[in-house]
Amino acid sequence: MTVRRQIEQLLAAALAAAQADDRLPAIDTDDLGVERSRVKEADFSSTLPMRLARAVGAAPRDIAATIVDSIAPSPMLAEVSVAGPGFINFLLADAWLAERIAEILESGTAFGRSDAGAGRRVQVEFVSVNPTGPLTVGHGRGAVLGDVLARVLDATGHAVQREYYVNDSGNQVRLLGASMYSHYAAEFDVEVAFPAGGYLGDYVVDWARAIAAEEGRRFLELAEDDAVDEFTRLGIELALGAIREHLGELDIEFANWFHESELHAAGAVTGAIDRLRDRGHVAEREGAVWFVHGDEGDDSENVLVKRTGEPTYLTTDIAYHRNKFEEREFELVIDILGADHHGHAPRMHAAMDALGIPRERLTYLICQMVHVVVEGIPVKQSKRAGDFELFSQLVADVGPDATRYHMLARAADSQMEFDVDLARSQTEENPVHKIRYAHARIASILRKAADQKIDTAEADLSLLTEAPELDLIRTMLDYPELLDSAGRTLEPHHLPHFALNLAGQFNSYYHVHRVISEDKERTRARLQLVSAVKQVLANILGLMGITAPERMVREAEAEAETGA
RNA sequence: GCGCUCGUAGCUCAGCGGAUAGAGCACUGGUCUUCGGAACCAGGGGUCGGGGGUUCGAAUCCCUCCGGGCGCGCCA
Repeated sequence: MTVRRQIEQLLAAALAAAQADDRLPAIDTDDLGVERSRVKEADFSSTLPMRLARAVGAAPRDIAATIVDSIAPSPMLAEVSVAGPGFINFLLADAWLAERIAEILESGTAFGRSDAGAGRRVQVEFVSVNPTGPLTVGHGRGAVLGDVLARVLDATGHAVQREYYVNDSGNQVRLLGASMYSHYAAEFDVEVAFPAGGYLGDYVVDWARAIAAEEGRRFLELAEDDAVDEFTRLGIELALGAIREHLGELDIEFANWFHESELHAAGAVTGAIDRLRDRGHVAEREGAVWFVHGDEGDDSENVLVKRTGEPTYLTTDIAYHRNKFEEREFELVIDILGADHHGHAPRMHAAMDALGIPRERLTYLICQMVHVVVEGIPVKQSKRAGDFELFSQLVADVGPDATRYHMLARAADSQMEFDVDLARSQTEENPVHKIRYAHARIASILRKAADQKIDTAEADLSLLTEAPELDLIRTMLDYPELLDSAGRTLEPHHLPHFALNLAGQFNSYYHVHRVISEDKERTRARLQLVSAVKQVLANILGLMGITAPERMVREAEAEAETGA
């Protein structure tokens, strides 16, 4: 149980006691307003008295005093007081704090994890980039966000599935096929018109050439339509291969790759239209079939089936989501979308209503754009022009750890700048480096202790009395709370900030206080403290998918070693 | 024009109803040579885009204006 929960229980009991003997009127409150305190005199504060003031008809400070009188003594609390306009302040006891180290070490990798999600089936669908080319850095942001979100949900007790939706039908992939076919034919001096709006990236030429080299001119024997079919199939394969490979460099893997073509094959798309028609949400006019719903004013009608008889993207996506909820019975689905597709979310929510599926079960997280900055100059990204910044380039340049950290450190709904020079940096101006280095530093201290045959199994934790030591423990105890909140709000961007803060606190502590000293007893206690910090750093880095090294080797040293 | 979103320190960003608004970097001044100096300590720096409203209390909620981004296809 988190510390906050424990304090809430003490407070709830005190309120009930005060109400039982009529010192306070019986008023129901669902929120006790207990939060980490912003003032240094307290660890936790409750705003309950101020919340109650109006209903009770008394001054907040008086209510606070009444409640404080009823709070049962607890070994965890050093002091409970009334402060400011009517806060109840809770100060944790030093001895109690010190003892938490044992709990953290005992929990180990499980420290912070919870079963708050109660095994609920959740799907996180992310990336889902059209298989028409490699990932851009913008896609990469969604990839990291989705992956870490899945990790967070798993750590908070959900049954999580990661899924990639492959749009392997329709115009876009066919356009890729046609673009490749044109380049392919050119290899044999046969001119095939490049399609309007075709794909311009260099990779299209590369792929076409590779096929020409491997397969020869046999596709030229086919009718153009059939040849484009073949190239579409090959293009999808190549694109997915590249995407899979580049995600793999960040250890991002999907449990399921769901192909749009499966929906068509199973008749799920026409099934979805029938379903909407049954529920009175379909109209036919102008040769097209329309989805009619009450939302969005002017946008309350959308085409389901084009005049050509083909379903639109919206229609297959409705079928797809029906499959998620009705066939596969996910309780909650989280879709991560790029900002350029955010307009899709309200339509899908309208579709959920129309299908009779509660719209709260479908959450869209919108990922805003990423501006890559190199030497202070923004790198222009334009997929159309073919000179876009590739995600794989970025990862190759700054490494998976820095990529993950910096992508994660900003709230999804803010645009972000990715400073390549900072991310590349191997000094402590780079936050990722600082955190990983703190972990390695502790590992180094523990190695030294082991060399000196210091037994760390038993320690008198009450010897941890220095303010920075107790503050480190306080920070570590915030970790379960942080994780829980990240799981509820779906906002993993707090993780990197927490890790940076803990690493910074440790750095300050270790510079002032020697862990290994002549004082054997204190040494053992501090080694346990420092082990706990290492554990928490490892846990949070693991959650972000960032490596936690036992030692760090400078690039210069690494070169010297391999050179020698 | 309509919709979504962002506007907080010189820069990049947290905070999103509570008590003197925070971090990293940058800047200034110190400490100094390590249990890994790939530092640490201290300090300066903010009309929380402007205005109005709700509230005991607003960076946080509502309205409005200004500015940036993204959408508004029988594309996906």
